[in-house]
Amino acid sequence: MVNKELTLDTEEKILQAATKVFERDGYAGARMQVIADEAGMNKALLHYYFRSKEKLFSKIFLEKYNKFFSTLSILADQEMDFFEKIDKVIDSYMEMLIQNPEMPSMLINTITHHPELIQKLNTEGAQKMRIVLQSESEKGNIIAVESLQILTSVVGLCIMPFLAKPIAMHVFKLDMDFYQQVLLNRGPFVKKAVRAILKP
Amino acid sequence: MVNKELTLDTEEKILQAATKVFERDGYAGARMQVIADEAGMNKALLHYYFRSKEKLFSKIFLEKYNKFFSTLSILADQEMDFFEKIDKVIDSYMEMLIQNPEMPSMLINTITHHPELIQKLNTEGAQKMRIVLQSESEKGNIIAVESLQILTSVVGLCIMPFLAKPIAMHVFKLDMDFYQQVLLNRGPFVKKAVRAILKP
DNA sequence: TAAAATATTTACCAAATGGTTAAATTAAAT
DNA sequence: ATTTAATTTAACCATTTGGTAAATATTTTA
Repeated sequence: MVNKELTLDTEEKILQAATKVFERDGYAGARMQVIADEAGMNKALLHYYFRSKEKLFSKIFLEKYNKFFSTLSILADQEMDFFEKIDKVIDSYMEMLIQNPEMPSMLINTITHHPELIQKLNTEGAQKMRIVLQSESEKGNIIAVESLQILTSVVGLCIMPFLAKPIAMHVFKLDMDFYQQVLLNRGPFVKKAVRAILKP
Repeated sequence: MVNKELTLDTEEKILQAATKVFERDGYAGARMQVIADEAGMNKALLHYYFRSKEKLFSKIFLEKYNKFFSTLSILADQEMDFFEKIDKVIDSYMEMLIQNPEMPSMLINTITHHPELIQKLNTEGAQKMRIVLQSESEKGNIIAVESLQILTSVVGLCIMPFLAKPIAMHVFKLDMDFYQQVLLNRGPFVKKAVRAILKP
């Protein structure tokens, strides 16, 4: 590697372009040529830097999702009141979703098309969270129910309006501004909802 | 059309095979040849009966999802106690999901790859449900909040364990039997959760 | 039974696509 | 300045894929 700065720049351009295209079109729908156009360069360069479409996607996917899962891990380890912790989890979910509304659907698409990538996701953070829930349940601080039911509920409550956005906007004939407002109000609503659900 | 019975049979074989493949591989990942193999016939026959991959997918997709939405519509119209109605909605969701666990991810994939098909979904049933919620909210029987927040919550609570299945099984190292039990317990859990959320 | 209509198969094609190769260009090192 | 190494481009290729045309088989009709 000779010109480090320039190289990183090209690599970065590719990654950004590829992220955009993969998010918009999914893996199977994405075209290397389109990514190259988007990055303003030749298609062969993509292969020069990342060997294959598969490897390019894998890198982007794992980096993005493992980063999110690792914030979960950090939160789980922090010393704080249980409901405060739950609120923080919801906050971090919502923040990530507002910045990055396509993450859930990209994850779903990846389950369908690249199940092997799912195996490479960090499991630590979510596991810790499950243990926290089990412990609170045993102490009687929250309802006694399989912790998976709770975890999927929190995640589902957070991401659903993002997943359903195109359908909901069509079905209820809503405009973007209105829907954006619904999304921004989601965090506080979910916090209340989760408290209500968890009350023993 | 000469031999009605035989023709329907072939058509039905194609539709079943295509449904299976589209569900498993998504639209972009599905191959006409694979569908033909699955149906035990020649690829050209698919085009003879359905013209194109697009048309075949479109037919399957709309039939499947509009059927579900129309049961929503029927439920919304029925004269019954509000919470009983909500329970019935949850029951019909869960029943559909147990029979057809890939429906949510197929819908998400379609949003990504065929946004124009979303425009063709029946809107009636969901609209009626929204009005029911708004009315109950105004009467003070449930919390006062934008009805979309409630609708997305109910849907999200129902479908999340199905969407998350592959990830959850990996992250928490669960076996199929255990997860199936979680899914079967989901209905009652969601009913309780929704009641807790809606309590004014 | 003959021919007309319909259903199915075989063989093929054009376009698209991921990927490669080798040449050209640029930058770094000596 | 010349060599060496890294980067970029242009041209090309093999494969895959949706789709078609024409031949063949089957069923219906007259």
